[in-house]
Amino acid sequence: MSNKTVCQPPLFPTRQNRVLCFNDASIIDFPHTQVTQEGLFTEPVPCDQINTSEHLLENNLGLEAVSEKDNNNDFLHPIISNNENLLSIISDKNSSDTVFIEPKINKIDDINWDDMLDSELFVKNTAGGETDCKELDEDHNIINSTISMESAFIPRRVSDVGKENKYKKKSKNTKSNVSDLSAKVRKYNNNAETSNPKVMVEMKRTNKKHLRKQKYTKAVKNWLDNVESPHLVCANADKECINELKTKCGTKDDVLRNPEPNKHLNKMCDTPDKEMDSDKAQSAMRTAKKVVQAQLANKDGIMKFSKPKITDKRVDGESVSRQSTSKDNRNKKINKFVVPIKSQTAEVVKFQVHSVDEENIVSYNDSLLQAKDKEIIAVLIYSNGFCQLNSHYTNDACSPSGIIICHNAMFYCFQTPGPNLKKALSYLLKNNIVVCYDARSVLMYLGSHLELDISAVEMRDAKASHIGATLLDPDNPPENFSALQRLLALSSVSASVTSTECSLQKSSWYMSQLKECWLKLLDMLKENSLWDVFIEIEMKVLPIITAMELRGVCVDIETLNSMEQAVVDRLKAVEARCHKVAGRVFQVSSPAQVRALLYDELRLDDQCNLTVRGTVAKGAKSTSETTLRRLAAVSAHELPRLVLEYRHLHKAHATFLAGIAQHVRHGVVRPTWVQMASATGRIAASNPNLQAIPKAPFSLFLFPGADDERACCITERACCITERACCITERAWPALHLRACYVARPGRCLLAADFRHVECRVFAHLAADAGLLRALAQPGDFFTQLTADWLKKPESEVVAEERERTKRLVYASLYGAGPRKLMEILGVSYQRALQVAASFHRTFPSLKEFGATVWRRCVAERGRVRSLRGRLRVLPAAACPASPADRAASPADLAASPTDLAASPADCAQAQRQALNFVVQGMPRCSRFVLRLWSAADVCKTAMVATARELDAADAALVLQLHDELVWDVDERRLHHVA
DNA sequence: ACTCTGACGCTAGG
DNA sequence: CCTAGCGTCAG
Repeated sequence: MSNKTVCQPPLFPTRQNRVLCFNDASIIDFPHTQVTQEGLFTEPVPCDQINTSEHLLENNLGLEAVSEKDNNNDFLHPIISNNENLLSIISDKNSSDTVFIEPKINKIDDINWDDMLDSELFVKNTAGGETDCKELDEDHNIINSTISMESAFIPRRVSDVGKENKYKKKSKNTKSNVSDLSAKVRKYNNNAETSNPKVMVEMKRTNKKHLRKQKYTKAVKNWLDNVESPHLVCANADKECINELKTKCGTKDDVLRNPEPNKHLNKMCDTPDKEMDSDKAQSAMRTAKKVVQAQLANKDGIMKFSKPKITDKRVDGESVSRQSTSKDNRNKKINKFVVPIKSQTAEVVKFQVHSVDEENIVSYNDSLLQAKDKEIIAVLIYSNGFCQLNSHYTNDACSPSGIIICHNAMFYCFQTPGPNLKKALSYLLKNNIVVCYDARSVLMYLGSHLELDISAVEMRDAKASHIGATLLDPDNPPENFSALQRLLALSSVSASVTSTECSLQKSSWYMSQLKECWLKLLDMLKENSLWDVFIEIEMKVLPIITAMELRGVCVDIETLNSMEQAVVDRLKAVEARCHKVAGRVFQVSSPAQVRALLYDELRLDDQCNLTVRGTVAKGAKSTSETTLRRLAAVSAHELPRLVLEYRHLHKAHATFLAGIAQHVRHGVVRPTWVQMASATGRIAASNPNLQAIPKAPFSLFLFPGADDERACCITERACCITERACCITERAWPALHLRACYVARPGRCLLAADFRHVECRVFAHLAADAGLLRALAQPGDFFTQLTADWLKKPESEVVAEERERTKRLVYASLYGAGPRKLMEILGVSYQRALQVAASFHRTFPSLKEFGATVWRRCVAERGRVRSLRGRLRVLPAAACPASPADRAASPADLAASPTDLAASPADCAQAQRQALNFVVQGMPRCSRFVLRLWSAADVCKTAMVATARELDAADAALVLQLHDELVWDVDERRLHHVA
């Protein structure tokens, strides 16, 4: 019973007469399908209701579907397969009366693309879905074998206009040949009207244009990247090609080879053919390839034969291909498009899955409620039947449809939210330790769909394996679940056992895997002493962030719009002026054009005797801000200034105004917060990136005098952390305050607290640099202070530009930029950069020293950097043989071995900087008296955690995290209390 | 003719 | 150093 080949059972608990099809990048569940000897007949489905194709790819099913556009609506139609054997099987199962498919082809153009992949199909349904797959197996078997034998794809182009007759003929032929020809376009038959007039009409209407979804290419590419390509497919798309192949290869040219050696069913017949085919076909293919490629490429971008990456080592969790490499290579050489079908062997594994719903929940109450303080596993399942753990699981485009909880080897599936369910769920989650794979999504689901209260209270402890894994090796976080398994060296992965089982069964299987993973992960975390970070920081931050994401930030659209208006006006004016000054029209936003203009036409650089640096990649003359500034200063020409201004405005408009506006829904922006975005543990935001909104007021006109003043500041000092809380106040716009459009909810007010320049502080303390510390200790602007210090001027004389320079310099040294980078940043020559750096280092001597220390320590630990809080980062470049040597008493007190005859110097230098950066950004250690000083990222995260509880009580909701600034949404009346 | 992609350039934040 | 974004341009 085990190890039998099974065709896919239904992915969803399906009703009778549903058909799953796939189109470019999606699978579609067509309801109300009728199946007859002639084929399938279904109603078109609106495009929104589609799921990703991964599902289908993985499960070896699919009919294709064509999308059509009609009156601005996209509809999808399944493509009928007229493989007769198949159909007969189908129709045996669901005999229904009528259907019509009239596979008629109107235009060749309409159909070209689908020839490339063909499909097979699947079908089915059965009622309960989960409970018994076994019974189905038999049927599936049949289907499967037929399918595979008939070989699913034989791409074939229907070369001429398909008349009905012709088409029929063809299909007849194909049967003998085994190939399955897909009918691309169906026309409905007049006779059919009786059966489903409505549909017919619809189809008629939409029959005109078949629009391709570009997603297709992407999907294919993806697929090629992710899946071992087991199949050989001779691709062709055109008569020429077909003919050629035909003559050369005979009838069998289309044979597809089944991937699985185990697969006894079809292997035998297929393999030999294939062998021959490929040999023969190879040459033909080569010559034909270009043609095909060109055609394909041009036809609507249907598909370009992109070469699959050679992924020999790749072992996909889902499928392990054991194909011989020679064949593999040949396949790859031929560059054929591989049809996304895989057969899988399945082991019959049974899990007890209970579908819990509103009615029957009572019966489970006992077992559910007794769970307490246990580890339960929670995994989301998606609308396409996948769960989070499938190797290519899909975040977007498919929405979570339920959650499975595993407790005591029992699986409970919650799909339909109802009051009782929610209650049970929240009980479960609150009283147990929840293990999940991507906890963020789980929380999001719980928060948004079930409206459970997520924040702090909710999850007692969510151990996102995902995050945990990231901690282990921040530089190469596992992409998906299989990667995680690989990382943890759990061999069970390769078990090709993956289940062609019902989705819930499959998910359950995955969950059991997850459990193992979790245990292993736990060990590894402890082993690497990351456990603390994990539990104390990451896991606590997680719900906070999630809540933050759910809450979003309110945006004042009005001000946003008015600002946008102002900017746009100004932008236009500047642009016009640019053109006028330049004497011709050009695109100011194009660096290339500006470059041509400035350096080639106007020769400003020559005139002014400036040496203009090259750009990083191409060495072309730079038009970056610093360069232009210098140009502007020297040259009388107006252009540099204008360009600068244009860019300024343009950026503001595109990114901060219009860009943000895109994301506003109902007056709220919800950026996606990524907890483990960088190796250093920082939090990043995207869509939009609210962290990058200019802090300084934004001036509409020329260079602003950047002074950042804020209103109502309350300063608060704790240890060495300075918190400054202030309400962001509105600003009117002659000088726009871009942050002004973020407002609190009605009746509330935004409260911001920021540790000023955490990273600098951290760094200063680490390096114990007197100069820096002094500057930090003083009130007032840090950088100004610093600059004054450095240049030995009174503070009042420091100009904005100098301040800016210091700032960059500080950051640069902070993160260990080399002279090269420095010169890039400062926009000066290499020599000059060296000088500057030297002078800077002279003023603040300990910076460099500290860098060296860190590096030594890093080397000593064989490439691992660790901060006090325990975060770890592995830098292979530093792991080179190092001889034990002197102990350098760093603040860290660790032994260090300075000898590094490492890999390439470049690598080393790189690693060196990264190490430094990591320690500062990530979590530096500071064994001074200071209690709370970890690294910037952790300070921040810790602060979030620390404040979360109290502030929650005070009804303050965290809205933003801007690296070193936290913003809450607070009830006005309690503002002072909170502050 | 049209669309998509990926490399490159620039700049906001820290 | 690293995050994020937007934009151009060539293939």
